[in-house]
Amino acid sequence: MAKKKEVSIKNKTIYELQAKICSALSHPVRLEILDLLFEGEKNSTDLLEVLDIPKANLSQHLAVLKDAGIIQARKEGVFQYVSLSLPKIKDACHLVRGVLLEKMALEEKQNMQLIKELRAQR
Amino acid sequence: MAKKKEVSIKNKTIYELQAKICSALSHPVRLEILDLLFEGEKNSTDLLEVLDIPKANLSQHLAVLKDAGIIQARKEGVFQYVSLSLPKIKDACHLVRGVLLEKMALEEKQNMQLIKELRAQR
DNA sequence: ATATTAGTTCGTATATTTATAAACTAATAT
DNA sequence: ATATTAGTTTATAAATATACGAACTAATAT
Repeated sequence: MAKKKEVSIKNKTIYELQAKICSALSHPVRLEILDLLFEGEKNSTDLLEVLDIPKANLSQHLAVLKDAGIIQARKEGVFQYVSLSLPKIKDACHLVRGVLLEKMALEEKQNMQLIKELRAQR
Repeated sequence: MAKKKEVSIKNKTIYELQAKICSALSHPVRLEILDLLFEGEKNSTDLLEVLDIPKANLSQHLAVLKDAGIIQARKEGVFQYVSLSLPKIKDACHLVRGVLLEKMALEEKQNMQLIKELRAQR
């Protein structure tokens, strides 16, 4: 009883921190930015060339990633170079991609089953 | 040139699907639910005993997880038993936890450095 | 038939996120 | 000094997410 409460208080904040990292990963543009950063350091101009969004928007998305502590920025003259600050994020993103693949495989299987049943009904 | 656009279109939807999974993981209560489900199948009553939230709220959170395809529900009499439908989500969550640890270690290191510098200034 | 229990849906208020244009700051070049 | 370029901030509108009580549905028990 007492023990349960203890653990729950301690874990509450961990879940919040973990949720915050997930939130930062919850936008397609930010995932694309990260994919680009997995290749190495990039500046905003590099990113804007690939991402089809206005610069103000990119700035906001980078701010979200910085705020979550996932990326860091280095200023060089007029340019800002951004890079990962938590390398493990790469593995995490790839594993989420793996979950997606697992999901798609499952859906495929279920669709097949459905087709089979429909065929049997005729 | 042409190639770039092609890839970008194909990946756009993948990033969206991936972002949707991350969104489902972006709330502390849902992360706690998943942690409970890692132990095995649970019904809502089990979950409500641990989570300190109203049942309507739990229902909504479960709906988000179901919608993302992460959990599935089995009805038995009055009870609904929920369980993971994508087992890999466990690894993904643990890896995100790993990112969090990496972040905390980094912050610790930076704080240490800061303290050292402040000491040197005296 | 009625009451009870498990869970969902609805209505509503509030907060957060996002997109975009416009104004801004700072560094560099002329 | 002025213009240009990179990037941020601000203001605003729109969309999405969340919380939670109340009303609801469905299964079970009496």
